[in-house]
Amino acid sequence: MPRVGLNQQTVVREAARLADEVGFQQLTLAALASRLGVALPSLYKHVRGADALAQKLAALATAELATEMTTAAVGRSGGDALRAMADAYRDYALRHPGRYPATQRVPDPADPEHVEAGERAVGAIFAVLRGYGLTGDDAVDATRALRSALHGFVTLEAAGGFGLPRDVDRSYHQLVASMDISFRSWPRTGG
Amino acid sequence: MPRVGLNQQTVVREAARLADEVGFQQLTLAALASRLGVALPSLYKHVRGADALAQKLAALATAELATEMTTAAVGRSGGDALRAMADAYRDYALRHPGRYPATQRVPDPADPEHVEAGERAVGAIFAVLRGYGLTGDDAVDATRALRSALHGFVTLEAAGGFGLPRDVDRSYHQLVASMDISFRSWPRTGG
DNA sequence: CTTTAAAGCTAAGCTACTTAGCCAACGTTG
DNA sequence: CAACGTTGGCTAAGTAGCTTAGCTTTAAAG
Repeated sequence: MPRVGLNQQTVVREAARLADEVGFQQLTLAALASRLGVALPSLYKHVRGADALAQKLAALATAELATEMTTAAVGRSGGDALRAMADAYRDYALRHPGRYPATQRVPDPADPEHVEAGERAVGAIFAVLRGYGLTGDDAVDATRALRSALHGFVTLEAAGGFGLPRDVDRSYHQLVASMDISFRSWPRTGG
Repeated sequence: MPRVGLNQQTVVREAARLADEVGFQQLTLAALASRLGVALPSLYKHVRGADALAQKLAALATAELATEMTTAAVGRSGGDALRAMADAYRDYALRHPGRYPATQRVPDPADPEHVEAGERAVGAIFAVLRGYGLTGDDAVDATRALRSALHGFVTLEAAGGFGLPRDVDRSYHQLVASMDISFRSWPRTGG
């Protein structure tokens, strides 16, 4: 039995590719093993099991998403930064339909890279909101609002939840424009 | 073997209760059968299988949610209606953590009750937005925005995605207040 | 060359879903 | 009230997926 030469990184990366092809829910250890050319139990030499694989995939996807969000906002501010970041967010979800759902897993405190990736993603949003003068409790509320809007939209879109023929790109831009208006006149609490 | 006297409705209703207790993902035919006091394969006399059960549960939950949204908005308009409906939406998701995820399934065209329930839910949002003077393409965009915001928020909340200590109720109210502002100054397209 | 850690394997068992086919309870009808 | 047919229950058996145990062989290190 010649060795294939796997390690945790190769396994997780291939899982990410496979998930994008077949969907996050359809990502199975059997399919992954066959794709990597090994028997299923061999995967256990590299990941603790199906749940641990999902967690590592979450860490990978969250890191990628955080990077794309940060990159998009660099050198911009205000509505410009908001639009660029929102577009990057949705682009990532559309380009990586299998990885995106993984990013919703709450970071595992035992995985520093995962925690750091989550902080980077939230931090990117925080930075954009600072450009609107939002800080403290207001920034927390606004961050939750923005995350909710973006996540909700791409989730509904991916689920096929937008039945009507109206152009989805346009609806997304309108949503982002409305968030821009909201942030400029955010109902302040003085936090 | 004395008969238990099940039918599709009893099975689906019990599935809904069970889902709220253990979670939508943990809803299993085995657990449901044991709860109903029958052997697992007996369920197949009432539902076509696990996927069909999930679909029927989706129809039930969507109908319940649509009713609560509609009821909440009755006799109100504008921001008043928006707040009442949004509160009803989140209340439902919090009271029924197992049913709520089921509502995200796109209605089965072969199930008229499911289709009708979906139309009622979207119609309820449409009606509220008409109070803001939003119609046509603007109403479609605004409906998608509102659905995205509400769905995204309750989904992130249920997933434990809001790590910071800031009060979640308050964040939700701020989100709804910001949507109110958005709808009043919606970036019109003239649709 | 020997030794050893680790990467692969097979075998076996678990849970969950599904299908097939049997039997008994119940409602209907003569 | 007896016979009958429908149907709701059952057991048995097969599939897919995850996991553990324990063996073998590769390949690197001494």
